[in-house]
This record gives sequence, structure tokens and C-alpha cells, in this order.
Amino acid sequence: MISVATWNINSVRLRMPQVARFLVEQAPDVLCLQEIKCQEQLFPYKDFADLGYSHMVVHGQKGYHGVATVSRIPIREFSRYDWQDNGEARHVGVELLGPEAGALAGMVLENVYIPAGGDQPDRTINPKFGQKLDFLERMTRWAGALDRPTLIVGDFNIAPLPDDVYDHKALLKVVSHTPIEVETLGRFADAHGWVDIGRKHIPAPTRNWTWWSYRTYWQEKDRGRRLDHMWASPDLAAQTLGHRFVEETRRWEQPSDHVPLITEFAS
DNA sequence: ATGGTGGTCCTACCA
Repeated sequence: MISVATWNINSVRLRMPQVARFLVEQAPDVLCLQEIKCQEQLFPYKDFADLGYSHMVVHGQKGYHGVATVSRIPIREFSRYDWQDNGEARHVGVELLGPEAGALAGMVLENVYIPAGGDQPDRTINPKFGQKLDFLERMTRWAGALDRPTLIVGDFNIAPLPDDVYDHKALLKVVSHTPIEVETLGRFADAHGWVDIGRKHIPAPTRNWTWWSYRTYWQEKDRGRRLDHMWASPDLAAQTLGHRFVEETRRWEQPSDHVPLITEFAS
């Protein structure tokens, strides 16, 4: 069995103790991080190596965004797309290398941080919302040309299903759950036949939220959303053995506002 | 619940 995890960590340097605890307790073979919020030369390479994750591919940026994939299995950088066409570090892809990767050797693992999109769901008054939709359109064109088993994971910043939020009707006009975002994400899904691993193993309407606001009011009400996802090519999806999200990390000291997801594959 | 909290890096910007 090989396990792959994803976590929007909201500063990897600040939260390295939580990351270490997660790696020790859950022991995924590969971890994809989003919002590392540091340049590549400031990434805590030694901390990960000391934990056994000696293979690292980092796409960093000063202060904002940034993604990294760390692994106990050999990996090599495969891709680094700028789907927003503005230089922000929101993607890195790796290839899993054998023989440690077993049946997953040659699998491509794409780690993405889709833009949040600002507050107003109208591209004419909020350019960030337009950039989010354009980012998804570029991903869709890319996905239509894929020709090898791929797992795409990360913070999609969209909760697509009615049961992916605490109140479907109340959130229809809130960025992350608007019909235009859900439809645009749906076209991305159709472009490759992606399988939503979270909902394959935890079907709706069972709750599997991955994000809770830091704001006190929302936390007290326990109002979350499923913004983080792991989507697999159809052939790869047939190899999944299990999937879980580790909600308890949201209650740890000085937590990220997102929780990690883990998928297990037959190997 | 148009208020509110938290990150980076020092002044706003991003989520």
C-alpha cells in the first residue's frame, strides 16, 4: 500500500511542528503542501529529511502561495504550470519513480493551489474571480490532453456538491460554492473523467469538510466547507483502497485553517 | 451574520 496526502498548511515554516506530528502519526508516503508561503531557499528541507522525507520538489514564492511535494519514495519534478499566467507559484507536478513506487511507478502527481477568487462572485467588479475561472479553464484544456495516470490534489477553493457546505442555499452567492464555479469545475472534471476520491469513499451526504474559517463566529458554529480535493484518472481511481481526512488537526495548537486528506493505493 | 482571524513582512495584501 502507498499513501498520498495533501494539506494546505498556511505557512510551512510556522507550522513545521504540526507537519512533523502529522507525518509521524499518519505516515503518508507522499505529502503535497499548499500555501507554504516561502521562497525555495527558505523551505525547511532538513526538517523533512530528518523525518524520512528526503525527496522534495518545491515551487516557492516570497510571502504568498507556494507549493511543495515531499516524499519517502523517489520523485522527480515533472511539471510547473502557470495556469493563472501571472507568475504566482500555485502548481508543481512530480512523477513517482520505481521500484519503491510499486504499481504507482510512473504515476504523475499534480499539486495545485487554485486561487481563492476574492469576495465578490462577479468578474466585472472583482478581477480575482475572473482569474479563478480563467485558471480553471486553462486546467481544463490541459486535462483534455492528458495521456497517463494522474492524481491531482490540493486546495481547489471550490466546494462542488450541496453537501460539501454547511448550508447549500445560504452559500450559493458565496465565492467557493457559486453555480458558475461549480459548473466550471464540472467542465474540468469532464475533460479527463476525473474521479473525486473524497466522495468515492465518503459519499454524500456524509460530512467531509476540509476547511473552517479562523473567524471565531464560524468556528463556534462548526460551519465548514470541502475545499480540498484528491481527483484521480479513472484507471488510477480503481486502485484506491481508502481515503480519510484528519479533522483533529484543526483542533491542534496554532492550526492551519485546512485539514489534511490521505488516499491509500494498492501497490 | 458586511464582522471577524491569521499569515507574511513592515505596509498592505492575501486568504
